[in-house]
Amino acid sequence: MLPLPPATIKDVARLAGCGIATASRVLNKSGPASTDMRERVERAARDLGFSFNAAGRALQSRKSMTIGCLVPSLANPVFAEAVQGVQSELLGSGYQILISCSNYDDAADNAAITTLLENSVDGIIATMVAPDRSAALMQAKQRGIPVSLMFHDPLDGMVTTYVDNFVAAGEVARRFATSGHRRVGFLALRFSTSDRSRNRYAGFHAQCRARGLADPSLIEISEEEARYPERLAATLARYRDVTALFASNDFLAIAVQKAARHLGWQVPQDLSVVGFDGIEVGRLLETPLTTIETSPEAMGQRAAQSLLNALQGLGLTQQPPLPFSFREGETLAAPNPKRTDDDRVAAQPSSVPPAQAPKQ
Amino acid sequence: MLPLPPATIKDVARLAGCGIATASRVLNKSGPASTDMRERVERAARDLGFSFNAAGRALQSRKSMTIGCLVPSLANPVFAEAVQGVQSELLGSGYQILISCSNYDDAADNAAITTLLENSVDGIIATMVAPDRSAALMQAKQRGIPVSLMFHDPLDGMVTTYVDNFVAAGEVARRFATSGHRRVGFLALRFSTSDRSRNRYAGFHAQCRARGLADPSLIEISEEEARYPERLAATLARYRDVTALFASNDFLAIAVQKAARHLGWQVPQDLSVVGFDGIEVGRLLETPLTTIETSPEAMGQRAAQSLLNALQGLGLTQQPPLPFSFREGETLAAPNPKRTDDDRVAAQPSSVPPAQAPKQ
DNA sequence: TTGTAAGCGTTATCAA
DNA sequence: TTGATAACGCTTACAA
Repeated sequence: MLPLPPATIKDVARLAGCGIATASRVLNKSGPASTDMRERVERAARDLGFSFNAAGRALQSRKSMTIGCLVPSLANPVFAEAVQGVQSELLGSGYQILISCSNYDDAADNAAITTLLENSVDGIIATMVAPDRSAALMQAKQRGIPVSLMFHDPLDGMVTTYVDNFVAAGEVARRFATSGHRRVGFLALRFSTSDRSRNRYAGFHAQCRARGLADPSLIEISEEEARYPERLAATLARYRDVTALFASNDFLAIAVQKAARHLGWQVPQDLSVVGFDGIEVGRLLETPLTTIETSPEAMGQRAAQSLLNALQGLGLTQQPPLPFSFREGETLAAPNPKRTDDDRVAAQPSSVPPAQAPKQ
Repeated sequence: MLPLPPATIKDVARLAGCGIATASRVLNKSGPASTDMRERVERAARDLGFSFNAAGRALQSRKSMTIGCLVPSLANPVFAEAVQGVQSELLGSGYQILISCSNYDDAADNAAITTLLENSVDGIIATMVAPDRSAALMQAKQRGIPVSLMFHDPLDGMVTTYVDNFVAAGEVARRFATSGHRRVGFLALRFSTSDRSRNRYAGFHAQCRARGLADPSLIEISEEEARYPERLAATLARYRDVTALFASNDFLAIAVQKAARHLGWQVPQDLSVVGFDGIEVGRLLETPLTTIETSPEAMGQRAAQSLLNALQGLGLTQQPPLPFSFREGETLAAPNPKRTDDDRVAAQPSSVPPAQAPKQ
């Protein structure tokens, strides 16, 4: 009952009564072989339950048949779905996925790429804090290892799969404007570590200007605020002139709804909220979320396709951005002219500590 | 500018002016070396930007320093978070994660394990349709490769990290009973491919009996119904005597709330709903979800710890189940005695096709 | 304390 | 059509 070692190609050759080169040729269909020989080898392989040893192959062929996939976190469904897309696209290609998460940390990002490189991945799919500043990523490119980014807007010398965050965010500004909002805000978590957020803000800002809206308030919140709606409520209370809020992702947008309720504000009557991503649960809310709908899974699939092409020597070329759509939902409406700021403040429950009450 | 090949230990030895064995000993701190030699080798390694080649090492040491992780899908946040937990626990251990998804398919499950085995993973962490029926998993165990399951209740000869689904589900029945419900139901998606669902139903069923409730209705729905609340509403309408529903996961529970709204039913007044998992977004709902709260991330961490222990020769031993807690939420209340079944039917919007209207 | 050499499983070269 | 044999990068006896 001792765990006997897996059969090697040598064992197959011995059983088939031939040299290992012949066995290799047959098993790989990489060279000539007589019908008789072919049968004997295949039979032997089957009988021994033979399968190639990946390490031996990798050593000789200098291909690990492994691709590295780095994302900020799998706890964020957007990235998890993207990885799922990568996985589904790579299925059957013979490539395996080595996964890694950085927790939105710049240094960890770079270290993770280094680790992937040490494991001699044949290609890399990544979403990072700052791909353009990662020395390890540069090294990868220098070694000729194809790199395919996900979610990042185009970056000098890098191929990426993305939705046009600037344009999509501009669309939100347009909707806000046509709904009659004049004073709007942009809510972000981890603004500094996410070029997506920054580009969304830029596009939103630009389009606000173009439409004659006031420059949007940039509200950057902490993990803490994102997690506890009461904390977020206290922050929101400081922006009571804002009638419409664009959250940099759906989860945040849902948290905003909760916080608004906490303040006694009605969504969308007292505050319009629009998210980004289009996560499924947004549809199921009592007030379905208005949002920019994207497909993270398609993002992963496309990134994987690109990489697969590159791995086949077809060259890695930048594709146009993936489409997005504006999901109507029910959290965007015209600002309520009857409600004054004072009304909203008056409705604020006393459970919010005075120290965090409206300042302006 | 040609992608020059990474330095090997041979290069290091040459530059340091020593034999490769010496270089290996120094770099691995695996044997004696004079201070002088040590410095020369380390310097050479640094200058060359040397790092070990994983394939060479794997081939020689017969350890790939890779662990395989198989889950049904990363599109399900519960599994994604678990993998995140595995990842975080394995960080710094030197082990890399090879990931694989089966899409809840039995055959794919087995094939995935086979692939992991071919990539000679040193250990396996998995959640499968039927671990006890997977020939490939048996093979892994025979080869002496440690296997650590996640989410599965204890299974003959397998070590698993889990929450006691039977007990947790029983707790839901208990709460239903003390709230005064007599006629309850269990809603599941993929009942046949999930032992978790089945065990939850079993525990729920057993405790319903113990409390003198009617045997719960088992409502197994399709992907289609789970995705479209109107479809789910039509199904729910057939169970109007049921006053409380236990959904086998939170996402389903949220869909039920949507469907109930579609039927004009109030949650929890007309229908109580309890979920399972404790996903974050449940707290943010307008009516926060009552649910069994678990920690998928902790699940992944514990499973990884177990495996790491086994990999260090400390033996793989079954641990007690992870704790769960009952999250109060606001979707469970006493059945409304004033509302009759007829009231609820009357409230049903005409948008539900007559063919799918209540049967009983 | 150091170096030589064998071998891990595979593929590719080159004769036969 | 076949089969020795030499790498691939590494670790580890075993000698020196």
